[in-house]
Amino acid sequence: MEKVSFADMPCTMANTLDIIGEWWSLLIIRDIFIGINRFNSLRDHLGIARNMLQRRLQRLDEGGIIYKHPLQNGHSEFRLTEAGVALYPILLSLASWGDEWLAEKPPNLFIHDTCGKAVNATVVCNHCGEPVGAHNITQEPGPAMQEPEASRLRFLINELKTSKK
Amino acid sequence: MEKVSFADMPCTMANTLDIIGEWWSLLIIRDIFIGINRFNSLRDHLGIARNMLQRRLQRLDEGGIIYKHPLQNGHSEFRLTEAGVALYPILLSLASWGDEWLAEKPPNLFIHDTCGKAVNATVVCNHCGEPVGAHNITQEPGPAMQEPEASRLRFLINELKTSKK
DNA sequence: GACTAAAGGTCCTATTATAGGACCATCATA
DNA sequence: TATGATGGTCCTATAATAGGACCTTTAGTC
Repeated sequence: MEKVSFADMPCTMANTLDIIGEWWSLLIIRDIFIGINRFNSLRDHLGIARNMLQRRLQRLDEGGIIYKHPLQNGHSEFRLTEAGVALYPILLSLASWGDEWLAEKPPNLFIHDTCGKAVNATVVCNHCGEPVGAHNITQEPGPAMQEPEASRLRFLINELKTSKK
Repeated sequence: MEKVSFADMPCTMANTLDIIGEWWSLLIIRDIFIGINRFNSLRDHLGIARNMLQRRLQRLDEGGIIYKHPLQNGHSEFRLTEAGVALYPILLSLASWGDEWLAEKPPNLFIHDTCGKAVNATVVCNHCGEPVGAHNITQEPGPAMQEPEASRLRFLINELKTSKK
């Protein structure tokens, strides 16, 4: 009855969620992005329990998202790795979705230095630059999108049951 | 000791995660996107417990992400609302991050109908079309990025303590 | 109509996770 | 030598999860 892990599912999205998909994790990452990177600052800003924060920080460290950087005064701060910094588009797309579909909420402001305007994230194709969405994407089952192991086993059991008759 | 909700945090990203950020939720949404939309199909494909699936589907329904569509045969299937369909960029950016940073894993294939190639999601600014990332975004504290209530209360308590001396 | 199976749930129990408080060691500063 | 900030650990009550048993409705078959 252990909490199910997504680490072994043949789907990179599930594998990603296995690292950053726990309750609090993405909010911790967001806070580190905005410069809140000391243990107690995170605790105070998020209102998270100390042991929870501890566990999440450790998991994100193991997952290669953050690392603990020692300071001169003997304390330490948490910093994003290259992989952690690369999570930014995910945070942006989450915020943009909320800004659009949770309308009563005031929007966050992400100012794009390049053009000076408040960004509303748009996801485009890296090849042609055209927007991508559910309507123009065909998802191929492919090597990574197959059934998870448990499902395959369940299918086999069912086959056996059927053939037994 | 109730599980902390992100619904009242003044941050649309947190509010979004409050709806879709629970364990299993985004995988269920992914499955509905690829056409797995019956209760038992989801159960079999994900290997999730029936009562868990039930609770997640209900939460996503309440959150306006999916709805239950009755079929002619008396059964029903789960479909994405407009807001649910709009989550696709989030799934794409999660998958793309995993494809890039969890290198040993085989990538998913998302074929972009517009250009016929396998998409690697890029997040751009809706104004200027230039890519956005942690390096070129300035996050303004703004109305939505302030401290959550608990933090403000903790601050007030601290003020009182300090002034008492 | 009786039987069977599929579909879609609910309910129960053991285990795990979470929240929140108490406690603790280290270092810096007054 | 106090005092407090920092960054933890440990304990306990409550909540969530996993997984199985069971149940009702519908469909199809004999």
